[in-house]
Amino acid sequence: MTLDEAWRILQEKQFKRTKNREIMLNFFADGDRYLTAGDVRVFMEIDNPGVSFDTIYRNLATFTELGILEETELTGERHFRMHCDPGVHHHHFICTVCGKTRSIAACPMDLIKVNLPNYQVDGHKFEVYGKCPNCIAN
Amino acid sequence: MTLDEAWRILQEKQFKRTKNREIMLNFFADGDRYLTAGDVRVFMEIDNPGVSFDTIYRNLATFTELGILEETELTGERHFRMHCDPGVHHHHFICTVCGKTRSIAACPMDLIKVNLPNYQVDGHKFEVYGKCPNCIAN
DNA sequence: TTACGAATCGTAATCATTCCTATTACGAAG
DNA sequence: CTTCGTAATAGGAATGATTACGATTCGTAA
Repeated sequence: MTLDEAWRILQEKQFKRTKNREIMLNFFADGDRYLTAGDVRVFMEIDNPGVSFDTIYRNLATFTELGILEETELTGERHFRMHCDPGVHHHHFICTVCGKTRSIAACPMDLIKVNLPNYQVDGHKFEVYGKCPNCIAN
Repeated sequence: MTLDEAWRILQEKQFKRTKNREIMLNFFADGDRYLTAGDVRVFMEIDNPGVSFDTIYRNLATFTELGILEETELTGERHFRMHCDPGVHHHHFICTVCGKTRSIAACPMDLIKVNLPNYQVDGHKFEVYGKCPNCIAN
């Protein structure tokens, strides 16, 4: 998702254009990478020292609810990244060294659902972990 | 895995047979269900009031390292269950209401790996969430 | 420019988990 | 059965991520 799309969604839902939200969205805009609240805090210290955790977590929650960010849990911490393409279902390879991701188009759920009669399937998580080509080389 | 198998592994690795470990393993023995450290604590209060969190967490870690328990992260908390059948790769449907699980034999990784040339795949997570037949009825 | 409510700050509180030290208990050897 | 070395435990304090809250500031629409 582009920055413009993100701001369009926020404006549509009457959210204000604040400096903190700008810094946060800019941070997520460039990089197919999962980031923690701590990463965001470190980055924000540069342009806006003294940001409150409350602000970071509240905005991360807002962005996620609006579908601007997507979230996952890695090694006990919540990680966020720009939502690739809302509407197009996908999964990720996640590099355990640098955190970078790579989309995986294939989804096994259609095959799986057949084997779960009488079950109500609400969601699923499919993630592949390892090293990306760049981190293998280093 | 049965209780006997679990104790055999523990004995093999020189771990002692303590009251706390007995209570914990008995708790996990009956029920295909993911449980938290808190769940364990509540249960242990019955037979052995005043157990330390240290004990619970240390034993959960020991059991997991030995392959007696398997672990996953659900809604921000670590959950544990008796390892189904070490050696046989599988995944789980997990009921978000009661925590009960159901094995899923199919694994999509063989298909996926083909699409990740130059990547080093170290692991993966595949879980399906929803309601089990019993919880749908209630 | 003003005014209203949303957003933020600063900090305290919470929750799961881990760490630390003194004490206890398992189980092997005598 | 008793002793002994060490693993295991209790109790509580410390940690790290996350959330809550009252007071203040800022965005924006009139």
